[in-house]
Amino acid sequence: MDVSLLLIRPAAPEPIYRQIVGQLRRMIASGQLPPGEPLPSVREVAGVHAINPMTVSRAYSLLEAEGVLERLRGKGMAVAATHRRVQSEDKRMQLIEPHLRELARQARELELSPEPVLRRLGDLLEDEE
Amino acid sequence: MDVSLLLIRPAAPEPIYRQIVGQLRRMIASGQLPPGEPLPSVREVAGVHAINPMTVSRAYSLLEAEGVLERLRGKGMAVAATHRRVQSEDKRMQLIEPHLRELARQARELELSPEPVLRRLGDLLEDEE
Amino acid sequence: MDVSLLLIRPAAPEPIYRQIVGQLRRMIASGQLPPGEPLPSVREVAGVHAINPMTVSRAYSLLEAEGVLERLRGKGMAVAATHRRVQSEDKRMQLIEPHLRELARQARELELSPEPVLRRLGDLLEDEE
Amino acid sequence: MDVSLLLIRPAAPEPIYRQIVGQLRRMIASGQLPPGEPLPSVREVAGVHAINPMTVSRAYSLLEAEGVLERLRGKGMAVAATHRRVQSEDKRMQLIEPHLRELARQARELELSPEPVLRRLGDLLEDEE
DNA sequence: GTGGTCTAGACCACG
DNA sequence: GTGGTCTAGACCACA
Repeated sequence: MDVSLLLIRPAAPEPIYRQIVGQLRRMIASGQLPPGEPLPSVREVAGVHAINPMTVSRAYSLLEAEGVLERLRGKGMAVAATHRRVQSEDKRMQLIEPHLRELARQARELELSPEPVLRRLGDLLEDEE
Repeated sequence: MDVSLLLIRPAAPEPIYRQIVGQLRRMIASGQLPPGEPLPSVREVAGVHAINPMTVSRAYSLLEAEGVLERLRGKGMAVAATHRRVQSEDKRMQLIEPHLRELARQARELELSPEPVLRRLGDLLEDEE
Repeated sequence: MDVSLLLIRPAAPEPIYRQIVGQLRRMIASGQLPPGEPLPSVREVAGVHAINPMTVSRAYSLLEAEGVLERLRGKGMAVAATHRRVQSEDKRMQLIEPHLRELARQARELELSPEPVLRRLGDLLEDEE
Repeated sequence: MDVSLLLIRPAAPEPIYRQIVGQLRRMIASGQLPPGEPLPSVREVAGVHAINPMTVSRAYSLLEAEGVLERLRGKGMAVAATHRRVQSEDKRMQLIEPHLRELARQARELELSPEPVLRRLGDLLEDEE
């Protein structure tokens, strides 16, 4: 996997290690990163994005505890061989369901009509695709 | 304004005071809470939702500093008389733009196609309306 | 929960944070620590056992990710309210099954007869009970 | 000695070289591998179990330093001729004593009663014997 | 008061 | 080379 695929925003409210966890988890669920795929080393990620190795390590450890990654001793981390891509699009959608609900709530509080919201999201979804 | 309109989720990742700030800000921007509308007292909100009064107070203070609320001596807080509803729907949409972008990013990482995402969001937007 | 219940052995091969994770997980599974039971603060554990607060924090975080602990913001950690004691002794036994299998393997390699092994373990199990 | 007697679990928490050291040490202490018994070559072990030759070599070196193995020039490693089987079962039991104590501790933390634990271990000890 | 995050750096274990 | 562990310490966010 290419290090530059990771997008780190140090200023974002979401902690860095969680940004990494979230991105990797989604890219693995979608199959973009297949089982066995080696991950960039802690030091490489840290170096490229100018963050502390421990921050990266923390993200990797959490995903390992989750069973999404596995450690190949002395050789680094890789997508767990036992891990299976989440086939069904419905199941992958569940990962963003809370996000969708929150968005709907806020739109309602703002008394936005559905059309412009859907139109804008549609545009964003088409971008870069 | 009715206290029960506030939805507090103590276990949510978003801090409680920010939940309050966000909700009030949106309900005021949309005009659901008109200028002059009195807000429930800190003690009432804290009592009903079983949270710390300081947390409520903090939210109110932030909105006061923002100019959205004003303190009526001896009568508590109210929506600022000078405050005007954000008329244009486009401008209100800007409040959820970052949310939309983040959602689009995650959908891309999950390799979700636009249709089901839009369909699901559409359903949620219709609900309870 | 009393801090002194935790037994930390800094020299053991098992990392400190894992010792904490293991002990708490077992005491919670057995119901010794009931749902809602508050845990000693990170700083307290660290102070009493002369270890770094982050080491304790790491253990707590892992158990939180596992759903065994929950964070009460500003108030510390507690056994998750949703957590249920593992009722069946059989299920709790599964937590030491790998340990038992490893022990059996080693005993076989050492050509130990079952009796003395069982007798010794029996003695140890009676102790302090 | 037959290579296939070695059981290597690369994913186990115990490092590979220590798995080898432990197994050989126990099989030699019990007399399963008598003095003079030749060991499979580093390359053979590494090839069969698909592990790094250095890992095997490291294990052999440790046991050589311990005096349990000896290097026969040009002929590889063998169980040290001077090595004597640990006759007394009590002495061999000492090799698993820490393991037994740890097991007892965990059983206590899980509030397991002695009977089922002993019964299960008894079953495992009978297996394959 | 609580825990969370991140950094810097040292040292170890493994292959 | 890899990741793991731990420390020390700073700073922040929350209640």
